[in-house]
Amino acid sequence: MPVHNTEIAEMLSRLAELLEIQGANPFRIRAYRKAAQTIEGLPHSVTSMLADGSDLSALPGIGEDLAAKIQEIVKTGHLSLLDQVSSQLPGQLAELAKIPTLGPKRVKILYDTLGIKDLKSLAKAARAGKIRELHGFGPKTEEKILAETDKRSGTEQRIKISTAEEFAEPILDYLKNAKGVKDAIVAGSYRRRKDTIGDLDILVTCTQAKTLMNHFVAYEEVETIVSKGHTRATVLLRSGLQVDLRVVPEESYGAALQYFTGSKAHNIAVRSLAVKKGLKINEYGVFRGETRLAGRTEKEVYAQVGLPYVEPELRENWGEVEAGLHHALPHLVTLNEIRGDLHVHSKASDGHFSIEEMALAAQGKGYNYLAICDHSQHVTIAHGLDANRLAKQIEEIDQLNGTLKGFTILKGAEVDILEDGSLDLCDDLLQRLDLTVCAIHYKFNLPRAKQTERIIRAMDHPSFSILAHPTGRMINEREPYEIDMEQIMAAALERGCCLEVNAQPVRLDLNDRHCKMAKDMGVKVVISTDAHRTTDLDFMRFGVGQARRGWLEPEDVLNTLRLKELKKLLRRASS
DNA sequence: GCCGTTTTCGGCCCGACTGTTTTCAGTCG
Repeated sequence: MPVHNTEIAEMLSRLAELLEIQGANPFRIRAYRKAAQTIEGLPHSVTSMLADGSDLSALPGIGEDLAAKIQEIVKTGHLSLLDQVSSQLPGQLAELAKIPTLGPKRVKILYDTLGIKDLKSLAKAARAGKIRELHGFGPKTEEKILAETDKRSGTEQRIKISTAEEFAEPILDYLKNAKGVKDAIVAGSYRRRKDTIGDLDILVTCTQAKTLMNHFVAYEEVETIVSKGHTRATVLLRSGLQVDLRVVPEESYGAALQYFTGSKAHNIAVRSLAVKKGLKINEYGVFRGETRLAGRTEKEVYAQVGLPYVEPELRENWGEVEAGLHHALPHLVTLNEIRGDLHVHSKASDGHFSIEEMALAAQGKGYNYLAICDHSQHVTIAHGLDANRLAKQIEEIDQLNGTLKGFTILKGAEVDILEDGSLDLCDDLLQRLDLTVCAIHYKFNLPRAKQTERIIRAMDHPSFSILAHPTGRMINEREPYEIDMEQIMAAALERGCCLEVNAQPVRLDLNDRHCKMAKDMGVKVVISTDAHRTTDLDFMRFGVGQARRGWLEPEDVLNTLRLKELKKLLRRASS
């Protein structure tokens, strides 16, 4: 049973959490966390790396000790140190530390003095008024704990980036209308275009900070004011979304933007560079002693530590700092470079617009081509097309193409990959298509090896062009099905197939990690919206965001190509 | 626990806010 990278990362993170409660050396804890992050971001499975004889201690932040611990996990599925620490501390303590106002130190105190070891005993002690009596705690802390344990059932989760946009844009407008406000921008994971957002970090330059703070907390959707100072305030909206506002002087805007955009890991890496140069970076600027050297723009902040400007999407400490030092940062693909959408639906299956309406909308966006890919027959619920209906659609598209100028509708289909790996349409019809996007829509719970084999077998078919939404995940709704992505990418590379970055905000599948894996392995991707209505074509920006987070450049993305070159690559085996 | 064109030992990012203090620890980002 191969151990997956996420499992290794989870064990190391868990160990870090428990050690933190035990009061272990914070730098040792950081080392475990960093290692977990490194493992999670690897393009290859550690299991296979070890099988190939790779030296794990060559990885950044992993030395002999951690290499041995990781090896132990791969070999035995266990980490003896984690087992040992877990036996000393109840496992749920780590969960308690995630409650706001409670951190490792206070969890330890609660456990040592009151024997609190889970959410239930915590709530009980709070209700009995026991917590306020503890040294370092007080009535306010107790109230907060109680409020938190009460609402804990409504498990808060990260929201989709598209949802975050719906909240962020109106707040920005509201803040920009306040007196004295110059710049206002959402930083944090929102600016990094992560697929999900935990909270909104808004940064403002303003001449009247105090007035602005009052204006901010008076926003109509604010339900709770968590904290409010002169330069920083935190509120909760009615929806439960947390919004942080920070005000900085104009001359510090770049430094503050760099800092608040994160990620935390990226910032630590950048600040470490600064320390080596005898500099200090904080949200107000770059300093040598008392002297401020930079801070107005992000570019000048990076320049001080010898880095070129780093695009926000890259700031995850996935190697961008090292790449920057070697002038090897990627030239990320942009929305403007996308020339067409290769996966949209029409009324014929579960879309809401005619082929012509979808084509005109795509043309209106400046695209040169659009692939109509309605479902195949197996997806009855979506009114999937059988051979006869698809044949008619092909004729319809040929006719429409005769009327369009400077724009081409490509004939495609979203073909179901059946359980045995065969495709859901007959060969002679498949051959008449310009491309296929092939996908799994049922039997999600096959064992990992079987599911992987199913997809690779489908790729063996000469008409297989693109693997659509490769993992099937739906953010906050459905877990990805079990597959071996590395094997699938290797198979795609061999056969000249490519993988889709489905830009539906609920999917974003491939995700950022997988995009990076595709980049590292040399697998081409397409970014498609899977649009079911004309307005869905705008989802492209979310897909491009994930591609950028995965270091993808225009040459990695097939739908940046002109039609002629694109067609050549899509027709892989028959050429 | 990791790491080294200053170092194999002694560093490891940095500041704001809160609640609790009576000068600061803990948490958070």
